[in-house]
Amino acid sequence: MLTLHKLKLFRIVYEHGSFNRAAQSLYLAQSVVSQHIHDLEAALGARLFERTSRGIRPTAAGEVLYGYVGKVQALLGEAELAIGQLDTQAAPQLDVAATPGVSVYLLPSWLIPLRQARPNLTVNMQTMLTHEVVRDVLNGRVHLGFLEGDTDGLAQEALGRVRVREVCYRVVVPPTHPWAGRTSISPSELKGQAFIHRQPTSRARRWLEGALGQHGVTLRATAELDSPGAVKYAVLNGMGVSVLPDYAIEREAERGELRCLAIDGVSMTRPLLMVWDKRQPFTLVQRAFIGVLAEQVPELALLL
Amino acid sequence: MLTLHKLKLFRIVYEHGSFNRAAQSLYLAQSVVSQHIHDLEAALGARLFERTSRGIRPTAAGEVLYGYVGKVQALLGEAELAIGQLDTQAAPQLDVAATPGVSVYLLPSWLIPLRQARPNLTVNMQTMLTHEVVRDVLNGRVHLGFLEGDTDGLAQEALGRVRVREVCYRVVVPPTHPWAGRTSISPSELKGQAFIHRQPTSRARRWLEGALGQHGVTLRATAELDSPGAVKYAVLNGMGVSVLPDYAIEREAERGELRCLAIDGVSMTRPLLMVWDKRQPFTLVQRAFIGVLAEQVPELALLL
DNA sequence: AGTTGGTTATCGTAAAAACAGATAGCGCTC
DNA sequence: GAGCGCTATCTGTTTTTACGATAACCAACT
Repeated sequence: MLTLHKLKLFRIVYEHGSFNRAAQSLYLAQSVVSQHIHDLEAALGARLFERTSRGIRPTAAGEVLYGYVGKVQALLGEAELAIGQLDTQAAPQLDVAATPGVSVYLLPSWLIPLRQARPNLTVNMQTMLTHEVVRDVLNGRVHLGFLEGDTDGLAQEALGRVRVREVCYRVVVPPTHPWAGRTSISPSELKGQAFIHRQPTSRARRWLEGALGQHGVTLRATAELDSPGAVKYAVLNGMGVSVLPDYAIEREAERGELRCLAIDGVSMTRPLLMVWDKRQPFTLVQRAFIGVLAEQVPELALLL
Repeated sequence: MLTLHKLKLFRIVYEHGSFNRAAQSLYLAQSVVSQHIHDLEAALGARLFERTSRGIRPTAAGEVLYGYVGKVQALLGEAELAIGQLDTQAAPQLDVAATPGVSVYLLPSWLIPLRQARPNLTVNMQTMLTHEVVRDVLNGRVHLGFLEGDTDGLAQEALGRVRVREVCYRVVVPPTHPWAGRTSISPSELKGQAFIHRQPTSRARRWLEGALGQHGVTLRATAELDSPGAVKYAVLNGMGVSVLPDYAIEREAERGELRCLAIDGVSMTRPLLMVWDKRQPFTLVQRAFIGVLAEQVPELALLL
């Protein structure tokens, strides 16, 4: 049977060029992706991907289908917006919660196209810590939450989640710092540095300490601040060094106001997740927001 | 969740103006239609139909959605055809079976748009009796079957079926017959008439005898012929009267060469069904044919 | 040649969705 | 107010979807 779900999944697979990566990005088992593509191929009577040893390559049929799926999804998105807009009811409201960095550096830019698509929509954003985001999402106090890191201990059964992007953390130093010309350091070199930390209750901090702790490194905190923005300005002002997510330091890195370094042998990425209460279906405003975000993050299209 | 299945169902409901009739036409329980429309309304955040005591009326949101669903279905149909046509494999073949009347009066006209849509397709049609149609469909010897009447004793579990249209049977007499000016007769008036019958193995005949038998009428067979066409020409030539399906006598009725009468108190309609083996998914050529037929019979669109 | 790391395919089982059938409720008409 | 035609809701069954483990495959590197 041809279903929207399978078509959306096909699109994600096409864009990732791999069943495996598509499954990961969707938090699905790889076997499910395999099965659904197989079903699609049976339904259409044509092979959609050629399987090679490293990944896959779309066939001519796959290319054709991809074009049509894009059009279909665009059409359906348009339909939803049109239906939402003709309801001259009370102005809808979307409540979202996000962790400190996301709420400052990423969410605002996502809201701009949303306002264009839904001029009468009011968005209410709150910044809170990871566990508070989860709590408020599951309490129904906010419609969507944004946070970083895996949701390991966090109410797996009720919490819907999807990876919006991968966030890469880097050591940041001011241009006057001795490391300014380098591209990476060893973990142990961090030991003696004056380090600008997040506050101890921050999940980002615990994650960072865990990652470095595996290499026997304990950081010496010069300051403990409660947002990446505050940390960034501390580093800019020469208070010390820190580790910050890529999205927080893009502008300064381009201008040379901050220098970024990797840490040898330490994986410094973690996923940025959108989370919601999967016990309840999406409201229209949630769908509108997801639809807008899906233009930049194709994986999200599968949710609609 | 927004699914293609529900959207197709929505379209059928819209076109029938009734949950109940849509359910009947799709051989679904009414509760299922109700539930799915409800789900759609929840997913879109808008009521799609206003419920009135006699049927339903689409809301503004329903009208908007209907337009989009049509576009989406057209797009997907186009995609399937495009994918099917770019495979430069052997010319595909579609085998269909139909009962005598259908194979002569209805199927050929359905095949014309199919040839336009799929020029390289070869259609193989065989005329056979109802039970043979079912047998060959379930044996996989033909892809689709067409027959009249309910499939009561006929392998319900494996036989997919959908009502293509309702066939209305009428008493037919030549213009020289005493009944020629009338519009209906009573069942008992048929008793003494010279009646042109189908052969005893015909399901249509057994159905007719059963329907009239409930009114205590037994027909006197002047001839037993093995197709509606043969029966028609017998009547045209003054051999007697008969009962024939509407599609077989359209032209002659318009020209006045045959006169049609109802039988008071006797329901003379039965469904024309398309049947297939539902244990196996549709092939591409099956889908192409169904798609063509769906332009005249919207209910079929749900199958794709 | 054997091993490792990457991929997709397939299997059995558990959770979720679709469905049928029965029933209730609602607004007409007679 | 009884009957008819319609939609809504409930319960149990069937079908679909998803997971997790495993197999099979290929390339690259010992």
